[in-house]
Amino acid sequence: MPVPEPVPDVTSLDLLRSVADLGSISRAAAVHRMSQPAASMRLRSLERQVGTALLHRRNTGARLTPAGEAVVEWSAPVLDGLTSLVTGLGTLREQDRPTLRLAASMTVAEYFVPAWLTRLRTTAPDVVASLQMGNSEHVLAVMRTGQADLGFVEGADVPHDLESSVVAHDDLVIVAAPGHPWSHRRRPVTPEQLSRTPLVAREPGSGTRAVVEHALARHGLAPVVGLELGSTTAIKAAVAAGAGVAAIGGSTVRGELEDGRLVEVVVSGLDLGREVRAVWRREVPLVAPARRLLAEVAAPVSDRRAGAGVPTPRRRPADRRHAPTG
Amino acid sequence: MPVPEPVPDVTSLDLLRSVADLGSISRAAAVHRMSQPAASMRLRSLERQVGTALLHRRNTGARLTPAGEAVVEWSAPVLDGLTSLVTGLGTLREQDRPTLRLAASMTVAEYFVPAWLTRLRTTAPDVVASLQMGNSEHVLAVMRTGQADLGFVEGADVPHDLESSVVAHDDLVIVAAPGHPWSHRRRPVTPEQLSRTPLVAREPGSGTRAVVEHALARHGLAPVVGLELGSTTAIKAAVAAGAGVAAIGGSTVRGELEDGRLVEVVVSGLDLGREVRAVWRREVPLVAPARRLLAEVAAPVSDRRAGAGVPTPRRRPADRRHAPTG
DNA sequence: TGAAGTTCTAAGCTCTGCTTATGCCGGTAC
DNA sequence: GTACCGGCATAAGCAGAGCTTAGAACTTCA
Repeated sequence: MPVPEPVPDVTSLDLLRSVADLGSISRAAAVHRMSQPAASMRLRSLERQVGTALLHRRNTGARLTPAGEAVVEWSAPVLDGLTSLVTGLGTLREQDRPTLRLAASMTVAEYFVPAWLTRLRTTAPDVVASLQMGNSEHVLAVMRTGQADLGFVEGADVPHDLESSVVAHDDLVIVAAPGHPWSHRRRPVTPEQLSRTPLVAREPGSGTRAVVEHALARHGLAPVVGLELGSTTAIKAAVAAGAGVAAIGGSTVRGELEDGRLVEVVVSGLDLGREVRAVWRREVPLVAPARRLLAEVAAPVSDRRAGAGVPTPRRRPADRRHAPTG
Repeated sequence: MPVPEPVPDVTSLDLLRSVADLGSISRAAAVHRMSQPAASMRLRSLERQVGTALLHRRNTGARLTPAGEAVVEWSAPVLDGLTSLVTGLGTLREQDRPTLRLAASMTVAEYFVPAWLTRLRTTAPDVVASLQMGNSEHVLAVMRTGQADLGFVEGADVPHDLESSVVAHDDLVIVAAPGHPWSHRRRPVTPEQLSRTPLVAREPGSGTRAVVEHALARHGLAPVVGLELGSTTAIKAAVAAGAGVAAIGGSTVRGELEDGRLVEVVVSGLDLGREVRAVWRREVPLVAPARRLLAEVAAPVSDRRAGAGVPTPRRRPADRRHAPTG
């Protein structure tokens, strides 16, 4: 489902934000390296599209109207997300001489690395990073051969020849489509019920799948897999389309849970905890940017973010909470 | 600070996501109402910009490469945010006949309403909403005269002639710039220290400011205001530029805390809790879309979202309801 | 009163991006 | 084995969006 029309131009939104920050159209234009009339035109066209005045234009500068204020704030997630995206894209291009070579499993690469790098960029703007993606074994192999400076894997037992450190938690959640019977339940699903329900899952060997198997095994149970798909995106799409329920990293379904495309199913007494670990070679000292990134990641800027740029379920003692008390 | 160049075209990102969902370029093109060659060109140009292949093109369709998978996931926050933004923009345009007329205080309008409407759109796609923004008194006045179907205010004592219900919590947080002395502190700041530090704040009469005044008053203290600014955006910019510390709604600084533009300062023993309430007329039954929205908002899809589309500081059992009208 | 700042308007040009029409390739059915 | 169908790429031509430079009106401040 595409973004509904009419899609406003993000450059214009960015420009509007700069006007809000700088207090004048011409200064904003300068920051964006365009002529002042160009900026003026863009903003006017944005206002025409929105159907409301966004700026009070005075000869002393320009200030936001209330509607403009709202648009700027509504744009913030988009622009911030775009910044993370650009940071991520930068790691894909094969660099001539990256100063920081990262390797990460798909999940970590997709949902954690860009946010971390965005944060790193504020303290060390000149670090050029490259990112290699693969499964956990691949990451470990790359680390051993010294092809990367720092690696990230989730949920895996890290071999003893590599140093490691927990940098985040990404507990799994059980999700279903909004129309699914389990989406209306008032009481938690039991592990036994879960084990009898066919799951949408990744291929055997996936870390995500292993966590579910282990969690159920503690109750003497084993999962039934009804559909195997190759990517997180495909799993989410299948579940949303009503193909069944799935166990999936909490960070990966954040957006879907927020706007109701997916619904979380609470399962009682099941430990779906999963750790994200940084790994590096024991015998080789960490390069400076790697040390820096590790420090950034290990020292959360806010206690409710739990060390990740994306919200992670907060570490629960043993049992997770129960259904919303309503 | 603008989004760093080169900014990828969001339409192309949206298109790529559709290719991932639908498995073929031509089908994605159809969904986006463009010709197949146009889609093909856009995707190729996106790949050229990224510097890596994003799609395996086969004569049976197109599938994502690992890099493509990453780009799709990295795009998700941008595209979802854009959807919310478009939803919000739709409420600003003066409608001919909106089916749901909302009124909200600035903070609620900026940080909660779009996410709520996005969620509502999944269950009731045909609802056309309009949104009126103002301060709390304005919202209450609009509600009394029946010019809106449902109102939202934060932290205000709701008069008895209006019905109300808590729909979210938006506790204040104290923030400082990353370089600020308080950003390195290991022990919490005391209320007394806070009261001696000049704050960046809104004008007197702001609900946010009142919460701080009350919280400090409990310790027999009063805040010192060093700089008064008219908008949330301005306050955040000033604090980030090192102008001092500020008390500000937790939801409004989410992005800044995530990427480290601002740092949260923990203050011991200070109750900065604030509620967001829906208000409506007691004597007039709620129109259907309003009831629906209220139900959506009151029944969080995920308990860790606490009823809002944006993360809110978690609920503290502490006594609140001390925030007077602004 | 003059200087410097802000904004909008106007004209011309460049260049992106779309469409339609066509070719190539591989799988699939008969 | 052959013919068809679906999918993607290429080519040519057109239209429109958006930028730049140049200039004018207006306000504030010294």
